[in-house]
Amino acid sequence: MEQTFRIGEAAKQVGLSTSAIRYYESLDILPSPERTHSGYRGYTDDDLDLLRFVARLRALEFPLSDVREIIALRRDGKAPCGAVRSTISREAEAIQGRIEDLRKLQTELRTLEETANDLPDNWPTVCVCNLVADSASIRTAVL
Amino acid sequence: MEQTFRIGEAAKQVGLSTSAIRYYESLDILPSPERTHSGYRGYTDDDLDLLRFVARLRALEFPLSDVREIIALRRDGKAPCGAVRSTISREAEAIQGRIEDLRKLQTELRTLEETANDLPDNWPTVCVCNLVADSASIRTAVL
DNA sequence: CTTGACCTTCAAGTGGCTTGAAGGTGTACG
DNA sequence: CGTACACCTTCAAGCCACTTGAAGGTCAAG
Repeated sequence: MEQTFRIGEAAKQVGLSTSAIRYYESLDILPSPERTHSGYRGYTDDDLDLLRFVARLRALEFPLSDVREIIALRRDGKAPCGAVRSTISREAEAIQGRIEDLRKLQTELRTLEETANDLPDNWPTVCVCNLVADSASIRTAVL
Repeated sequence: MEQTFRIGEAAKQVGLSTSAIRYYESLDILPSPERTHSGYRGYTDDDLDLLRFVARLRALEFPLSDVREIIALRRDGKAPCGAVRSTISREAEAIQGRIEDLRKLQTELRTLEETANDLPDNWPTVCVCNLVADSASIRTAVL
C-alpha cells in the first residue's frame, strides 16, 4: 500500500500553501489527486515530486501560464526543456530590467531620505514633500 | 477665465493613463474636477500639480493606501511630511529586500541558462528540467 | 453630414493567490 | 460516550492597481 499525505502535510513538505495547491488544481495545472473515502486529497510521493517541481518553477517566478505549459508537456511525455529554456531567458531578461528599475528607485528613495533628515520641516514652504513633488531637482541630484 | 485640460491631455502631461486618473478619482484619492457643460472633466493647472505629485509618488511605488493618506493630509492643510518619510523608509526597506531576492533569482536563472547550454538534451534522463527540479544540486552550485 | 478622435459610465478581466463562511472528518481526552 | 480541536471540503469574495470592453455621447474638420 502506498503512503499518501494530506494537503497540509504535502504543502509543508514542498513549500507551497494549501490554498495555492488547490488553486493550481482548479486551473488544471496540477492533476487531481486520489481522494480518501472521506474526500480528503491524498498525495503520493510522485505527486509530491510534481508539486516540488511546480514550487521550484514558481520560486523562479515563472508565470503560471508557463508552469501550465511545462507541466502539460511533462504529462504528455514530451521534453519541456525548450519551454523551460525560453522561459528562463525571458524571465532572466525581465528580472534584469526589474532589478535596474528598483535600483534607480532605491537611489532616489535613499537620497530623499537623507535630504529629508537634513531638512527643517517648515510646511508648506519647506518640506520633503516639495522635494518629492519637484522631481527636477531630485533628478539632477540623483539620476 | 482659467484654461482647463481634458483628461487625455492631462494624462499626457503628467505621465499617467486616463484610466488610472479616473480610477484614483473613483477611490476618492483625487478630488473630482469641474466638468464642462457636456460632462468632460476639466483639469486646472493646480489639478495638474496634484496629478503630478500623485504620479511621482506612484513612480516611487508608494502603495495607493499611502498615496491616499498623503493626499488627504495635504488637502486638509496638514504637512504630510511624516507620512511621506515613513513611507519612504518602509518602501526603501521593502525594495532592498526585493532587489536582493531578485539578484539571487537572477544568479540561479543565469546559472541554469549556462548549464542548459552545455547540456545534451536527452529526455527524460538528461534535461535542464531535471536541473530545475533538483534544486539541491543548483543550490550547492549557486547559493 | 459624416468621419474620427476624443469623452462618458459601468462591468468584467488580469495574476496569483488569500480569506472567510459554512460545514464535514478524525482522533485524543475525560 | 461526548466533545474539543485540528484538520479537511467547497464556493465566493477580496486583494492590488489597474486595463479592457461595451455602449454610447460630443465636437471640430472636411
